[in-house]
Amino acid sequence: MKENVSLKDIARICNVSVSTVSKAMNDRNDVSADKKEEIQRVARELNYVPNYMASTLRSKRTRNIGVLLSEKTGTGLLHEHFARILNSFKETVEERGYTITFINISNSPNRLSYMEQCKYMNFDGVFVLCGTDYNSHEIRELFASDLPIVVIDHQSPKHINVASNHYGDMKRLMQFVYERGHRKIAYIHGGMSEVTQGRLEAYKDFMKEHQLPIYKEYLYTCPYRDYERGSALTKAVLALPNRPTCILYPDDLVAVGGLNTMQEAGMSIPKDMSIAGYDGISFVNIVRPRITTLHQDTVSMGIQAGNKLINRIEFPEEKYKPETVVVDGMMEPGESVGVISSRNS
Amino acid sequence: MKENVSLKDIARICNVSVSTVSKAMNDRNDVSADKKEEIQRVARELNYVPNYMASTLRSKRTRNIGVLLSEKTGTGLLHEHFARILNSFKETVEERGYTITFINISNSPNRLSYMEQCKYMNFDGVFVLCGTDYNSHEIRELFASDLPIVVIDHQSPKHINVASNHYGDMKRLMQFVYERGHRKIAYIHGGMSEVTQGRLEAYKDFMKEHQLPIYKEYLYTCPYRDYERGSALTKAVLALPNRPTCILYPDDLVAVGGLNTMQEAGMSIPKDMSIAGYDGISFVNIVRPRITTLHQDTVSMGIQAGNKLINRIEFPEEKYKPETVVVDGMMEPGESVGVISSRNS
DNA sequence: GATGACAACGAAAACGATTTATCAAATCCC
DNA sequence: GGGATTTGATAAATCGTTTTCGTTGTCATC
Repeated sequence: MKENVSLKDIARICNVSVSTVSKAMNDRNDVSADKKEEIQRVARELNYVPNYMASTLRSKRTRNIGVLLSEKTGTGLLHEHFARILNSFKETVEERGYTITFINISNSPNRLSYMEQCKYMNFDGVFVLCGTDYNSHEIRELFASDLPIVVIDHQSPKHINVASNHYGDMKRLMQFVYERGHRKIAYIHGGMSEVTQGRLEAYKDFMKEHQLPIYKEYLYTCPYRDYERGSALTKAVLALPNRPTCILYPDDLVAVGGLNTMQEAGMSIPKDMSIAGYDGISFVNIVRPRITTLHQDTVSMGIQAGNKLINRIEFPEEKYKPETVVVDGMMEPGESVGVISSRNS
Repeated sequence: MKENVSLKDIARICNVSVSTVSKAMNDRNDVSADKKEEIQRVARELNYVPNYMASTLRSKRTRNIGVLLSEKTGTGLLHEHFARILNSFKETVEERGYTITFINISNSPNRLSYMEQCKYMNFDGVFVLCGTDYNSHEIRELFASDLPIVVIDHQSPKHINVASNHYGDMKRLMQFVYERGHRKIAYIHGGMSEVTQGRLEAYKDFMKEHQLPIYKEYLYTCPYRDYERGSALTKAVLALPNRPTCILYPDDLVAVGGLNTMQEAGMSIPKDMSIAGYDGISFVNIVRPRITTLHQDTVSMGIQAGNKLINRIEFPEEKYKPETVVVDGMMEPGESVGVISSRNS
């Protein structure tokens, strides 16, 4: 068995030219049916595998997608939310015959810029997964190119944005606690990102729509996933003279921080206080009481991102219109939100 | 600004041949210092980026590593343990100028086999991350090749195996509970994998070394991450006439399953029962009581895997010797293991 | 002044495909 | 039958590098 079989070898055996073999393998229609069949048979017998470098060097189509994870530590693969999206994205594009390559984000001094890497490897498109600094020079350079790009949770005038329905989801969450009688609702929200913006707006709108006052001392900022800060802020809320009946957290992890803090203070959840998280990552179901949360549909987000990107790649003739794909989340009730009886309200 | 600058363009501008430009860019020594400098300057000015396809087509060195994740659902990126290893591996190889591409594991009918994909994309090496079926035809074909391969937690006579020190780690865990007075120790262990083997052996050896009886009814099999099964088995253990004082679980998730089951039965941990998990994934620190666990050093595993693989790729002259790299884990105490006073023992 | 060593460069052949231009033969259309 | 079209195949150009090999020119050595 020869080391590596090329089109030339097959051509020699079948007594045809290399170009005919190429056409036969690519199932073009200007080669007769019997020849096509014979060539493909021989190729199979010789274990022919095409050469990616050669074919893409010439054709420019790589069927390879660059994935840009955040360079921030603690996010990326280590963040379950994003890992889930990536996993779903991966399944989607692999099913459609595409390959995924990570864009190098190391601090190595001779690493190419994101844009250069895309040129270097000839990515057909790029998937920007998680909250990087969108104002960095490298990102701006990348976004300025005319490469097909899909971004998660970031509005970009030129690109496709697959985003959770933060506004709508947050309203759903508000509705959920409202229906259980809660009126005094504190909201420890995330940092000042686009993501947080939508949720915060939903909170305020909901309160207004239901003629509820928005107390400044019910609103706090806490970085996502900052367990310690979440604990500290929880204590601050508990110390308020006009204590709320429910605290909403920026994500599930911080919510558990609040839960633990309150339990250590001798409180019982949800009897003494209701809480809710956000995201719906896996441990909410194993913590007791289960954390009520707004489950983001990471599976759908990955699928949408993958399909939109590939469609954009494969049908460039349909004029490229930037687009925001909104994916709805789902309420995932846990025991951490209790019912307030009407006489207390 | 021209669309894509090639060596030819630079050659024209500098009045030299393409080969000289190539040599200058690759810092070869058969080109004069001043020419080299000029060429590199012009290349920089034109924003020259080499073409990966062309260069690897000719040179065969891709600096690209294929990563094979398990095709089993629920593992891979969604499994924090493996995600951590991959993340650390990624950082390591990116730092050294390598790129990572996923091997397509979809069920798409026209996907190439793992081996074919490696030939197709000319991977310099392969990283096999998590427990696939090592007897499948595809894996066997891949392992039979002479591609540099690093495998996690799987003994393969031909390849480099980076493995947790399951035997030693489990002994550490046993020692930990033993020192806290536990003698009647039940062990709900994982399925019959190589990984489990080592731990189970350590359990038995430890018991023998300390002249403790090994009761058959203290040993159960539970698939990893099977929360429900963990709960059921916990109930079985609790029903034993000769109840143990401590239960060890195959992993942290199943341990929490046990924890919840016992708490629901009105028991208090660790007063009424001690428990310990395994792995050290992130939520052990936010569950109350904290789960005592054996933290596997996923960071080190990823680093070792990356460096061993690249060394194997870059120095093929040192005769390829298969090797097992053993990585020690670390005890991570939580409140879930209590102290048994000597009069009870 | 012949010889060899060495440095600096270029021409050209790969690498393995795709694509274009071309062409002969076959078919079709009045 | 003559011209137009279609079909099936090929040769050659091309993609952008790397690498081999050969050609200079220079300089030290004997």
